[in-house]
Amino acid sequence: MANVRNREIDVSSEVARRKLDSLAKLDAAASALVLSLGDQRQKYDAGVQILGDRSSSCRPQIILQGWAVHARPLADGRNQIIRFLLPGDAICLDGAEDGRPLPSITTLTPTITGDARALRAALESGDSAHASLTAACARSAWLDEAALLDQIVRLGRLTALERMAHLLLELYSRLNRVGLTHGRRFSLPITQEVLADALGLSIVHVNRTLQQLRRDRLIEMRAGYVELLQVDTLKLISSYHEILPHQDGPVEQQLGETRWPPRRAS
Amino acid sequence: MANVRNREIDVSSEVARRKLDSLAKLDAAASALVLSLGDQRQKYDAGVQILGDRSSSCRPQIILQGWAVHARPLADGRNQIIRFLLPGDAICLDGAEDGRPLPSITTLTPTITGDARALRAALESGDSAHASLTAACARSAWLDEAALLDQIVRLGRLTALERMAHLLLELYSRLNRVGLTHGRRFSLPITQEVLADALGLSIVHVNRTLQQLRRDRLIEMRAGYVELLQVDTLKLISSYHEILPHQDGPVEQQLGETRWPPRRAS
DNA sequence: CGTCTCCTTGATGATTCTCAATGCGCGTGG
DNA sequence: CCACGCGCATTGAGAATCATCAAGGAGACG
Repeated sequence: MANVRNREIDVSSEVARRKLDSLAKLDAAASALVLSLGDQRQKYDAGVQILGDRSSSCRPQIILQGWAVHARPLADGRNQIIRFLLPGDAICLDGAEDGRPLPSITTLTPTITGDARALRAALESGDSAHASLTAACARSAWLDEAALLDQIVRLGRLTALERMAHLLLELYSRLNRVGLTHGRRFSLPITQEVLADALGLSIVHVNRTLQQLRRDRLIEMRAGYVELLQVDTLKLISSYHEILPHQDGPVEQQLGETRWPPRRAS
Repeated sequence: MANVRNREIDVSSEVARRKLDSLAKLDAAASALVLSLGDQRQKYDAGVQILGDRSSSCRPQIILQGWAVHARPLADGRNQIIRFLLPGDAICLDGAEDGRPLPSITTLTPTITGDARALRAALESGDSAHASLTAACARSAWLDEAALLDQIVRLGRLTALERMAHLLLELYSRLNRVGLTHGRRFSLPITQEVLADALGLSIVHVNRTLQQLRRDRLIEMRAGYVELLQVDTLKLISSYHEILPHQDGPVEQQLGETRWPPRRAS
């Protein structure tokens, strides 16, 4: 763990490389390009809107550290989280020409992003030298879209308990792909209000739903961490199934983790 | 109306041309290419699964006539409709290589599709001669994605009444873009069960929600047709707003309509 | 130590679901 | 032509899920 902090710069962009490499084996040039994402970083505080509204800059970025959300607020205060943006996820990777409405993206934790203009240029060049990169990014886009479809099913046809289990499994799967899990444990640096906005539930009901999952010994949750105690049961009750398998089996070696906010020990 | 039947072949692919032309002015070559979609047609009965499961053929198609849905069935019989596929909408326009899971697409009415392989080839060629076509299809893809996001907000944060109003407005907008509306009226060739699966509600509650909209004189519904009596009020109560405007204002000239199934007069 | 945010709990009510039954229109076969 | 079945819309009653309101507690932080 000690040396992780020393090599933090490498580790951060390594997240993006892991994700893409798990989707399509990257060649050396592609790996180098992806790792260079960390060269030009941007830091954001927690709770900051980094895209949408007035800020028109749609520079492509990759999240290297921290959590963010794409959300849609309603006029009367209701808020729906469309999807979570985790380390390795892209923002505006496909260009936003003309009058395309920009998504409203807000950080949930302090966040670091890498500049993905070089990556976008490589993808748009159509150069066959970037074949592996193109394939990986195409698959990454599939994953993003499939997650949207999962979100629709979750909100439309699952009960509160099922929704929660389903979302936790999705987050686990996505974090596992970028090496941010420890066994069945992962950092969940979000409040119950955020979970409520993602799942279309009230805060109170999220609280009670989590209690039920803990009471049934399906998960354990404390200090901003979750552990999935019975993955199979969780998958069963939530009709969850993996979108795309890893190329080389589950990633287990851990990287640095998003540690925020400070949470009391239950 | 009489001459519409005579020119039905033209009228059908005209739907696709209208949609794309409303998104980006098509040049003559692009128009011709889009209109040629009607040259090779495929007919499907109502209630037929035309993609997903065993049928692996992912030939790109454009719906020329009829309604279909992209749905996700759960093991216990629950079913969530991801999105409606209306005339002018594309199926599998972006290729499905490798292990990408195919969407499960089922017709709701007798449906006619046109072969879009030539269209796909033109898009993938990257030839700048197809610039207007590429732009229009890109915008069409935005619309599709934006509709998914709208569906998420609908299911996550809107009440039953709001969901119904919101969906009717979306359908109106999409049908209007392809010229399949008559003033504020349009054909709604689907059962209340389909509406329920799209809105994440029970059939019974869909029925009562529609009754309330009718009682409040917001809509009129009979014989498979809807009329939106107060569009502004509907937009207000459902937080609806148009995704992308038409280039040349609302399309009013009508084309042929999907007329199915036979419905009793209230 | 006071305040703030977040989690937790109880009580109550609204929304929505489920179950069950009825009716209506339409096609089908006698 | 009519009886029947079938799919779909409708209605009522009761129950489950989930939301809302209100209050309290437990850290974190200045």
